[in-house]
Amino acid sequence: MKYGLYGARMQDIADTAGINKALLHYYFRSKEKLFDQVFDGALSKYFKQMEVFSDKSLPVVERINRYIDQIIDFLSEYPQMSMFIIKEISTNPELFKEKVQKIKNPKSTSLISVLQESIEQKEIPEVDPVIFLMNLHSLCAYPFIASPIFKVIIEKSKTTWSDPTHEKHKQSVKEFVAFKLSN
Amino acid sequence: MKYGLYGARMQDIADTAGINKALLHYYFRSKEKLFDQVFDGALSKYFKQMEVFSDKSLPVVERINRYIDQIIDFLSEYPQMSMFIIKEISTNPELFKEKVQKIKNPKSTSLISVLQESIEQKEIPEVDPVIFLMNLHSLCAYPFIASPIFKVIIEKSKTTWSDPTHEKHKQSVKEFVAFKLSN
DNA sequence: TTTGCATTTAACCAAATGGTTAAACCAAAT
DNA sequence: ATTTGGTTTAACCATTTGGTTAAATGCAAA
Repeated sequence: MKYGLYGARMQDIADTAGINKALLHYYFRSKEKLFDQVFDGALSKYFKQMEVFSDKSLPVVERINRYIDQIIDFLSEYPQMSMFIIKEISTNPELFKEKVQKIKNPKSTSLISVLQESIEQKEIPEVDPVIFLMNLHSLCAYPFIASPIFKVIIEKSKTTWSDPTHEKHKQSVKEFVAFKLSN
Repeated sequence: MKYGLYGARMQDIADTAGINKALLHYYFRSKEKLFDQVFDGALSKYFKQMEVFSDKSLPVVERINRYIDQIIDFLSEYPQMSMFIIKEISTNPELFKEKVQKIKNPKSTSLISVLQESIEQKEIPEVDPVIFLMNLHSLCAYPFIASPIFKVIIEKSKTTWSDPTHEKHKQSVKEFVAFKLSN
């Protein structure tokens, strides 16, 4: 996930795993098949996070707040996940279209349709669902993607900036949601 | 920029440029030197965008709004810029630390110190400068990074979602800034 | 003890890839 | 007409890399 499909070397993967190249091929047959397993696993884990939106017993804002907690915890555990998925898709867009269909289960509701519904029922103000979804994901995911840069920028400043905690991060995203969706 | 240092092939670069491999090497000597020129150019262009913050004749919010317009226009022109820079840095963090020092000119003021100053002068409410900077960049840059995914998600929805325009995007980021920094 | 499977070792192969070179080509300036 | 410098062609090289193979080894269950 760190080096991507092109950058990763089978020998390095074997070394990191503490095995040898022969055994790596014994298990996965080829680099392509290994990549497929890693990529599919990542995609499916990522999509699983969206399932919160389907819980119709909760008000929209609450569902979104839970999603924020969940996805930020998730990305803390796998900081390279977003970058990996996006990078592979943007270098090879065809890859994605096939796989999304398989992964995405039909019973899960998309945030867009949830928002749309809530707007119709006047539960929340009229917001552009696509823009809102985009902003929300931006606030959650980008800090993990750009963290190597932020680290340098922050440590470059002579003053000691308190490393932004995940809790502060969550809080700021939730404030944004409240601002956008409160009546 | 699309395929990155590892993924790009000299032959493909030559083909895309409409020249042959020999001439490509004639100009750039090696893949590493070619990469350096591309990476340095990208980094310097990116940093140049930050110069708006230094214009002390304008109020902070105005400076930030101009930055938003500017960086979103900039990223529309070079959609792969963010991804490229971040990906290369995260695979090879050492690369960055050296180069930032050379690129960054000392007279440019960082947004963090601008915010810090404005807070002290009670021009804007007390916000965490690092969190704010992070959120701002997230909202601006992530949509371009994740656009391959968003395209699929949006086109997957049966309903035709109006492709979010750059103007709408800018508007939503500015609303966020107003929300955070208005007294 | 034997059987079977996971694992290692080490050598090997073919293809891809970065890089080089020498000769030829060509257009514009002299 | 000649020179010059950018450009092409095409062959070539060394290294890297994905992948294979065969034999040996270790090890746990039967």
